[in-house]
Amino acid sequence: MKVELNSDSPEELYLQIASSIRGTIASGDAQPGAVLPPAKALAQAIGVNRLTVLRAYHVLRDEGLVSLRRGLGATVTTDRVTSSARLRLIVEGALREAKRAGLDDEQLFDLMRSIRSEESKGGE
Amino acid sequence: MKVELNSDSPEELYLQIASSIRGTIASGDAQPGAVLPPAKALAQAIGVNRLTVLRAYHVLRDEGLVSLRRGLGATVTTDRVTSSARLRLIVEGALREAKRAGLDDEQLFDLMRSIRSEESKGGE
DNA sequence: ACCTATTTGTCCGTATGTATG
DNA sequence: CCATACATACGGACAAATAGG
Repeated sequence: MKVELNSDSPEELYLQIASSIRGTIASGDAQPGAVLPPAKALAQAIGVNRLTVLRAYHVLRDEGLVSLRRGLGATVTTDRVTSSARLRLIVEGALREAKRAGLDDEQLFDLMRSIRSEESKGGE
Repeated sequence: MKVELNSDSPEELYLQIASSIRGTIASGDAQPGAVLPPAKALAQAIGVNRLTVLRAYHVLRDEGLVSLRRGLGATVTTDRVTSSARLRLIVEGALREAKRAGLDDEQLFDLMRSIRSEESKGGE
């Protein structure tokens, strides 16, 4: 579970963590059913408090992307959400992220267009 | 952190404080990553209100010299990075996810537009 | 059934910057 | 420039749920 924090960014730590994991899910690196690291372990790995990681997990749980259970840990939701619904959750999260990052919606669209053109060049 | 104030100067207090700290950074006395004193402590040390020190910190933050974080304090910025990398990762992932879900890129754009219009209706 | 370990859930207090007057 | 209320982050402590010895 790769989570990178930007200490210079004004974005809150727990939102940075949530965004990073959301990206991991969006990229397919963490597929439905995948087990996320315990809050304590991830917190130590990235140098934050356990509650800060837990708070990030709660954000993703409220978005429907992650399931939390005592004694079991955090997992990426599976059958609770259809794949199209999951995509919508991810896109909504990205839009929120863009807004917080100060990006206009149009700028986000431009970013997507540029990525799309790069991928079509690369072949994929 | 040595900060000297001149009460007779017409320059505002918070600008005097900012200039002093800027000099500390410029001289290398406070290197990137260095932790600046909490506003409360510095304020007591030099005999001004806590918010006056914070205003000075804000000036330096706007200049890109200082990073401020709630609950953690003020530090000298390490690297001025374009931190849209994480957002880009999310968008790339959303595009891949859309492909898996059988959506065309255009359909994904439409989805984003519909979400955007819903949010603008909802009133944020 | 018991105990231990793990992990999330929740609360307290403390420290810090943020936002609104 | 100051006062007040608020949100984030940390640290500690303990409860609750789960799994395994």
